[in-house]
Amino acid sequence: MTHKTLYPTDIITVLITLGETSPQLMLLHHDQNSPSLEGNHYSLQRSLRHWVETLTGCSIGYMEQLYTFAEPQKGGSSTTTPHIHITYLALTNHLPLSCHSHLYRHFPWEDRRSKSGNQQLENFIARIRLWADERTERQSRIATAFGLDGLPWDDTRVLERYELLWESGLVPRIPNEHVDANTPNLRDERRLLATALARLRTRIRYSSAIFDLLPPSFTLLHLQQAMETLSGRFMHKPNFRRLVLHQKLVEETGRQDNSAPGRPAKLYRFCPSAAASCYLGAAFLPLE
Amino acid sequence: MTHKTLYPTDIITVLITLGETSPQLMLLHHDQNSPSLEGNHYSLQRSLRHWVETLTGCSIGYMEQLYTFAEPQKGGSSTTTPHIHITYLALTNHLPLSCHSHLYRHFPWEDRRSKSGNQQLENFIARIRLWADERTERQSRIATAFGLDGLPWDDTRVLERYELLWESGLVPRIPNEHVDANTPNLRDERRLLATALARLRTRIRYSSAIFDLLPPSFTLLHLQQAMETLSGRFMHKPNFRRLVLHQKLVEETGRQDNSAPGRPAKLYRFCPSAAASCYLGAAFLPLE
DNA sequence: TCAAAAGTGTTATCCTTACACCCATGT
DNA sequence: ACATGGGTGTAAGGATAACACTTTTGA
Repeated sequence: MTHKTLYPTDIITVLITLGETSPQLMLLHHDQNSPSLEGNHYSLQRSLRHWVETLTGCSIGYMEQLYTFAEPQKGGSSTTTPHIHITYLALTNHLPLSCHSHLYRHFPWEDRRSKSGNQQLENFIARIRLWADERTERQSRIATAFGLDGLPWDDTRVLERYELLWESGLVPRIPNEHVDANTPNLRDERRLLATALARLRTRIRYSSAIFDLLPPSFTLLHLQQAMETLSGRFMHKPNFRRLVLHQKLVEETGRQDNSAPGRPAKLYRFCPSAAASCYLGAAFLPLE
Repeated sequence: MTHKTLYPTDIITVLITLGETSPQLMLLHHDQNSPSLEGNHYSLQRSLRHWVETLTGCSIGYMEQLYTFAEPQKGGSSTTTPHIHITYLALTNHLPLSCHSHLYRHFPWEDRRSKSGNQQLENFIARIRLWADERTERQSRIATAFGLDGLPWDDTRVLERYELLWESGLVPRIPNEHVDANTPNLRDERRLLATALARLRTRIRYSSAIFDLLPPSFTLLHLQQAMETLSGRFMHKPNFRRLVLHQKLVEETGRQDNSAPGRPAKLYRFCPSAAASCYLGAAFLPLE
């Protein structure tokens, strides 16, 4: 109890917003700028939220801690004091800044809607099976991660897939392009992004987090496309409508959206009262 | 980038094992004893696992990070350097040491199997409704947390329930008894335990983590009772059997268990090959 | 013979999926 | 007229929940 071990600690926020066809992200790095590391778990998150909001000018909705990891410091060569990184996920429906990047650029195979993503995935599966060879432990990991041998594709297994591709050498360990140059050296930045996407995909299935990525009023197709963009899968429109309406998750605003061609769609707004039992994990269309 | 912020950091492990009618737990505190804080996320977990195993003499199965929080240091009065606590959950099927405590002693209302637990819960619900008064935001939080107004009881909402009881003053902020005296001052130790129980309950529903709390061979009733102990709810025996057997989660060992009265039960062993799609979140009996 | 626990069969109900179809608006 | 997207009905299939019942052991 006499001598205390001290570690350099920072907080990394993965800030997510919705792009046209891909989620967009921004990495924010907090080290010694603002004095927010005080209080308990909640106030740590609360002060971080405030810091991010003032820094970026956005308003953060859903927020959640991701995980904490230690990394040997790169700068110093002899004394390898580990750095502690605490990571958070944060969602916003509007980001005034422009230096963000498309999430599926880092994981093209996670977007099962696009032809190219599916092709790259097929390519990976063929090659990783060679890597698995006859080792049954690898084979079963691959089967569950990629939804083979009768098992279903699970969009939330982003991290398992990334780790398999990483272990087998199919994706490079140090990617060519980092998210942005301001972020300090993270040995495996994509691992953090994979964790963020995985968490995000599970959250939008079983909570109302998706509404924090949408503007206050939206059509049911907007909502559906947001779900599709994040899950990387297409959904069945009639069934999705019922899924949402039967849970009374939204209510009509009375206004319409005439910007799209075709019949104008009703504009809805989110109903927080029904958020507790929100479930949007059905109505996905089959793959292939 | 010049001046680095340094924080005292430690790791707390919530080690869980199965008791007769309650899960048992032990808190392990790592600060400056062994040099395990090196490498990335995985090796941090791996070295922690090794440290806990050698310290306690048990063999850890499932392990997972819980969350990280900052707490103002108690010892010093003027300079309030925050402490960083990284917390982990770990499961074992056998703990040679004896200084552990019953989990439901800290949360009697989470055990819906016992008469006394249900009574205490009813008592709390009546009193917290008075605290909620007419504030609809509190009322809806209470309804989802405690399964009122037509909403179902969700055994995984341990933390929501604890926080409501804490906010309303129905459970004391500083409990009379800590888990054990060796653990340093945690301002809200039960918050950590609530998080651990919540995580554990979600994990046993959607993964094969429950088998890491059981001996290598067990009867289906043992398995059922383990699920019941952790979820705090009774299950429907015939339906639970089918749930397990249809997924081919277990295979017969060929041996029998003659220790219990009545017809001897077959002994089974866990089948890791079917673990990927494990689901044990059904077959619960209704409450009340 | 009875108690205690292991097991099996079957049905009602609900949720998810899938398919077919009609409605409203702009060009 | 027709393309585009909005919106409704309904039936098949599967999973869950509930009930009734038989089997095997020890006392």
